[in-house]
Amino acid sequence: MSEGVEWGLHSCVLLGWLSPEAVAGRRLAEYHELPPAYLNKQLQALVRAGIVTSVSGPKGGFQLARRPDRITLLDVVVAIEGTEKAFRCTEIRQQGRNVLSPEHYRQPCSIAVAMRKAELAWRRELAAQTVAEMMASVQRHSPDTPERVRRWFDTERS
Amino acid sequence: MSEGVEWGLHSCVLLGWLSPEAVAGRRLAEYHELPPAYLNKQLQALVRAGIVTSVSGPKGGFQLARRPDRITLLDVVVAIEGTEKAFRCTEIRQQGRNVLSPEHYRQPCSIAVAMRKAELAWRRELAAQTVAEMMASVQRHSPDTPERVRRWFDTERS
DNA sequence: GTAACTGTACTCGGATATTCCATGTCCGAGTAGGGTTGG
DNA sequence: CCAACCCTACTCGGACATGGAATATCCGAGTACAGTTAC
Repeated sequence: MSEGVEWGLHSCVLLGWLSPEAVAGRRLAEYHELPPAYLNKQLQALVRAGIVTSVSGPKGGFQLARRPDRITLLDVVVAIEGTEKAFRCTEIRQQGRNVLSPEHYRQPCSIAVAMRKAELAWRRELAAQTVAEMMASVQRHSPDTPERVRRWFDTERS
Repeated sequence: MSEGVEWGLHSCVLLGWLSPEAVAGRRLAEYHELPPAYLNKQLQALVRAGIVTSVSGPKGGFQLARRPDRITLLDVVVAIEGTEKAFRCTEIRQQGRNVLSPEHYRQPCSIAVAMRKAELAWRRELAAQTVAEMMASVQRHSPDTPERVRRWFDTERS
């Protein structure tokens, strides 16, 4: 899985705390010391997916498009990784010299079904967790984090 | 995910029906019209994982190392894809200029925990399904498949 | 006739090219704010 | 003094290089069988 997913999730948590301020991608990159242009690319994917909105120009930047409790981890993963399923069945059972009439392959490939079942369980778990819960979990471990983040983004100018 | 997983799973099902015969990788490749050398590479991974055994020479080939109901889909996936987790946390929360003392990061990263939780659900589903169940599922849809496969591997000589 | 030997044909196993996607970077499109100029 | 305009500086957005892993292939190591030869 692309590491852009990790960056996107952490960025969403930061944006959640800084809401409703618009934050420049450059500053988000500085916070974690990430390549600014590449992080920008990932944020663009979030924009296309409607998770965050962007405004150009000075005072511009990114902000969450909706409340953090309405953004699931699955939303972010799909936005960056794409909608392609991890296991894609190429129907090799219908290739080769021992192939039957297409009627015999009406039933979907059993292996594909099994793999898809596991993948759905994965997606279900991701869809059950929201960005808001990530924020709450972090705050539970170190309660002063939101305030510390806000202060850094307000004051530090480098 | 690598397509070698699909090849490996289908090969295991075939080997399950042809057990206890040893089948040459060349013949397995012919059955699905796959690149013989590359399929061989995937089968080697299954050998290293102890899922199938291999014997060289004429009359040699591959065969299942244990009963099909003792081989889970997770076994095959891990054997080919490797043990690396899909989401790997690079601890970017500890990078950057706003970093605290290492004590504050005793608690594991909340995002990594959430992603790992989803991945464990995926693995659990895969571990709950065996090659034997794949064989049973196929046979339920088209009962003559095992016999047809055995006949092809016995007679066809191309 | 039999047994040992040797050669051959067939298999797996790991080292070696090639293609494609994730990674990383760059420049153009767009906008807010301030400075300037004319009334 | 005020308002309209323009210019600059800063942002996002998509097009353009680069590297490493998945894909694909080839040749060497190992083995069973058959044919041959010596006894």
